[in-house]
Amino acid sequence: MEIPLPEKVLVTSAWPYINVTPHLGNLVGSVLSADVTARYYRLRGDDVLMVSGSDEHGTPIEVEALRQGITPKELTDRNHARVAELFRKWDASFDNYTRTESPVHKLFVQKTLLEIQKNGYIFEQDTQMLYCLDDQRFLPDRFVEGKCPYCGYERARGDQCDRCGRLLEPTMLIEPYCVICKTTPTVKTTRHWYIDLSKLAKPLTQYLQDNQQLPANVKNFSLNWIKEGLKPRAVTRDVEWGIPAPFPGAEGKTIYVWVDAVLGYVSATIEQCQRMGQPEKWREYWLNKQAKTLYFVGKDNIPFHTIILPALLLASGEGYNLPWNVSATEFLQFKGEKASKSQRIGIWIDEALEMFPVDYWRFFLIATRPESKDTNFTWSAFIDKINADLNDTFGNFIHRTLSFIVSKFDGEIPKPTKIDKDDEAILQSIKEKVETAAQELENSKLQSAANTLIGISRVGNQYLNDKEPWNLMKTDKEKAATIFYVAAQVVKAITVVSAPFIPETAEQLWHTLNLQGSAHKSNWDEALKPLEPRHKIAKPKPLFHKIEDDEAKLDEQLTQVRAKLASQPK
RNA sequence: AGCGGGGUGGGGUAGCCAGGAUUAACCCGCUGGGCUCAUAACCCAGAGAUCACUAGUUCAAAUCUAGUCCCCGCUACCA
Repeated sequence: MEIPLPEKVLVTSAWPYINVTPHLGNLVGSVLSADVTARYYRLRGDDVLMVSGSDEHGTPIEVEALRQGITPKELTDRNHARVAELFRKWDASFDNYTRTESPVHKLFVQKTLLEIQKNGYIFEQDTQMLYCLDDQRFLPDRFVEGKCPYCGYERARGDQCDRCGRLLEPTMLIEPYCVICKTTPTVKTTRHWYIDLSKLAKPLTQYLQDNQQLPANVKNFSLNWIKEGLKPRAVTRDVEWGIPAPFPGAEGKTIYVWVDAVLGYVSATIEQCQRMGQPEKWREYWLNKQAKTLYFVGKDNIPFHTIILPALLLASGEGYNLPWNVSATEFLQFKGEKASKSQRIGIWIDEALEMFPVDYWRFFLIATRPESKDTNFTWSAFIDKINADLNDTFGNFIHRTLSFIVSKFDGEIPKPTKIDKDDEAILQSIKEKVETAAQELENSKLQSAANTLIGISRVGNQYLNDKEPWNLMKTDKEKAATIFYVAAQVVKAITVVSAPFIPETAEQLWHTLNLQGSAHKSNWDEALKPLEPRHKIAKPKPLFHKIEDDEAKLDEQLTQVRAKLASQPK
């Protein structure tokens, strides 16, 4: 039985903090996962909006700009343009990739915080913070370092000592210094505005418990957070670079970046609908209870999407939809180590595209998406996956099928004479796999879905090997024609199902099959609609090529790519 | 330290929430065979796992409970 799908689907990905270029680990769980999902729902015919944006406020950006001798806005203008362009190259099908400096966003954040205040969730309190007289700025915990009072480590940060792991307060540090200018900070009193999350514990618990979609790991983690007691969270910061806090008496303060960023999901929707000339349409995603809202994030920011965002939405009193599903991925490690910009561990999204076509990366990353535990990137894993699955099994099945049709049937889909039980079984098996892939995509099991896609071509390969139609050509050409008719339908199904994963390849295939329009303007059900006999196709070109280089060679190439990118103006 | 997630053949993963209907599944690799339409691609068969460890619950445990060891993340002013 078909369950009717809701019409409105809002797909979002975590907003990248653009002090640096994202690396592959940042991309896979957020933008890439969101994109595959959004493309799937579009094929299903749903009214999909995919939004995200650059998170550009806060101290780390301010400090980076200072270091480069430019203003924060100059820095984020540049980085936003660059990251937006890179996402385009990755074929991320955003309807709106905006930024936290967007005027629509700033107004929305201010308006929402005033509502939250009006509804009684905000209180003010004076606190003591470290202040650097030299830089004339308050220092977040991590911008203060000093000697650890427990283990004596010289470079313990204000929040935690990296050596002994103990949690610290900045004031506990021995000989503390400002990481920007190395002078000794002083303590200064400042007033901040807090959201009282504890008042929202009950509805938040209710929301999490009632949500059937939330994966168990996300749900348990979040419920546990609440159980331990929600503490008030400051929503203002003493930072210049940010959205001015709208509260009376809060002049000169800005909004905490996480509050800023998560509200962007709503404002980005509003902004997009305004651009489309339908300024009220955003309500269909945020107020219509039938709408699905999906969030794709890394495991490190689960609570911001299951606690902070729902808390803000609830406290606003506007009746906004709370996240329908939050899909959190674990981390992608690189050769067994955590990605690190400073140590150059990892591969960045600009570097990757200099080395291999985007669909190679998209396929690899989704097929190894870290869904239940951290996964490890190695070149040999990449080579195996691309060569064995994408090229040999998948690409070659398509190529052998289409080549045969072109060379032996004049490029026309052959006319089947009699579809027998075996042929029928293949078509049935393909149908089941298409449905399985759909289920997996809807359950955010993207890794399995990618494998199911490859599995379709395995079925095709088995069928051809089993039937040996190249021999039948001599003895029973009608039977051979039937077999290639069936095999062509397998290719057709693959074309549609592959579209969310490897959009450029799918489009190329779509044109090789000489179909009208675009694979991406097609429909998921088109996967099972047969190519008609006599339909003319074009001569196929290999979709992929084997990677012939070994790990050492690829490492070397990466080094060269790095050198080249570093020498280019950014 | 507390909390959460993970530890499954040589490598990479699924299964675990709702214990048995599968001989623990899938991919890579390995061994043997087949095929020759196709990018030396494809297909079949086989070898290979005390499901981290220990103790329990149960007729039955990879799956549930308790403890131990190891890896990852979070711990609220990094974002």
